[in-house]
Amino acid sequence: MRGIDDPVTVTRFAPSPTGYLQVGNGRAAVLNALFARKTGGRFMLRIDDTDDTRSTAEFEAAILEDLAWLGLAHDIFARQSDRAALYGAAAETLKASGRLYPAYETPDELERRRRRQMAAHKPPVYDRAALSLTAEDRARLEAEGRKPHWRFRLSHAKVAWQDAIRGPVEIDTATLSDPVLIRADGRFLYTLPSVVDDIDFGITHIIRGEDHVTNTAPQIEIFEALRATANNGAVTPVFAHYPLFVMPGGEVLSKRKGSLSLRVMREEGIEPLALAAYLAKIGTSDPVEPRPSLDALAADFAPEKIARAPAHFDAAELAALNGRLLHMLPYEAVAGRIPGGAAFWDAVKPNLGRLADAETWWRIVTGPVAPVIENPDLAAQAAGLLPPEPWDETTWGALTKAVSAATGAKGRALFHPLREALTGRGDGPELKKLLPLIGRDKARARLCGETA
RNA sequence: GCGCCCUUCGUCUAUCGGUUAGGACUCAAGAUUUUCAUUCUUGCAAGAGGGGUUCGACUCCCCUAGGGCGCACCA
Repeated sequence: MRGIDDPVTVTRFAPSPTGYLQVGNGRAAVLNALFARKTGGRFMLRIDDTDDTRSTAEFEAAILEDLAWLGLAHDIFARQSDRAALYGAAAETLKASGRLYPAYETPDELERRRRRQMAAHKPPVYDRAALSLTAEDRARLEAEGRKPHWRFRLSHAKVAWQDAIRGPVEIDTATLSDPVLIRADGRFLYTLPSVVDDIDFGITHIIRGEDHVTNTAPQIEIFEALRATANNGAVTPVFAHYPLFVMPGGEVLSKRKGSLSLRVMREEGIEPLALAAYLAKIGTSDPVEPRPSLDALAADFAPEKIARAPAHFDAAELAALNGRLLHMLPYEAVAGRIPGGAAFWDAVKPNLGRLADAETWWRIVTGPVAPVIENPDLAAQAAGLLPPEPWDETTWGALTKAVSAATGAKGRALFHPLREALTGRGDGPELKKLLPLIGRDKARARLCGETA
């Protein structure tokens, strides 16, 4: 398959289909996709469904849907439940080289040991008791009906790597428990399939949350063990670990899952490009600002720009960014998603926080609108002064000048009543742009206090 | 409990021993819109606390406080 000589970058996003994608998952997807895009590489979507008790096809479909909405098309797809044979083969090579060994403690026993160690002010590290089991011991345990789980024997040396975000990192594997790779029921845990797939698909860069920092040391050792025993050209990827998000109040993100899922953002009218920009920019040295495309975001992206302190995810800031993105979008970017044409978009976009709000303004343009008559005399004067159509952007100026001359009203006293009569509200887009869209008939009726 | 990481304007951050500590968002003021929004300009505003090292510390070291992460037969 792939080898050291292949320079193309390959990144991956590897969610578990055990729930809806959250903003934290979204950031992992965005950063990996942007890095691949920037470097002209490929972006892989890997469904990590090794836990078949929690993974569902529905969540997998939802992940695909959310990613498509975000605009992050993948170039490579794999599902771990389809690849068990590969993991089995890798496990066999590790067993043959003595790096994978059977252990027979029950989860309860292990839990008790951990508690005891912590009570004794010591780190809860597995004591490797299973390593000293003789063949007879194992035969006896299995005769009792015990099934082994399998642990990877760590080197107990220091593992170091140059993290693209954190700089040099060193972890002493002697302070870690030998990770369980295979459950007693034979199912694989996340660690081995992940490394096997990273090798198989030639993943060159792994950008993920800092909750994986400690995991990285065992994973690097597994990479190296598989390279040594399988001679398959395994290349250890570049790792980049970013700090996790925290909520403005300091709460951990996962505690408020529902309100922070990508689909809730979508339902609330957040533009995918706004979310992508927010996820790509917060916690970095770049200003948090909208960009016109994923390509523009990709061009900006660099792992070194990501800070080492946790970033605050603020839904209000995202909503504001959404508005600013809308304000810069040309009509072509929203054609088909809004009613009306380019002139309508041009008129209303400065007033939008969400694209769906365009509907509100479209109803105000097309009616029926119940006018708010604050100053009946002024409104009546205006109705009488409406020029004949055709109307354009100069019509409003001519009308207000004439009304001002006739009534003596000016400034807010002039504009506010007219706006309320014409649109039924006190705020809104520039009337010089809105008035031609409303048209003479409706404008006249509304100024006369009629719903139109 | 043990280990690792972090702490600069209200928020996100720049600075990598010598700066008037810079930018973005928010906020405020002014301009434009004879109104609101938009847009433009200007402004307010910061090195957690305490010790060191140094001619000089936001920057290096130690302690304290606060925060994040890890220590699963989850991923």
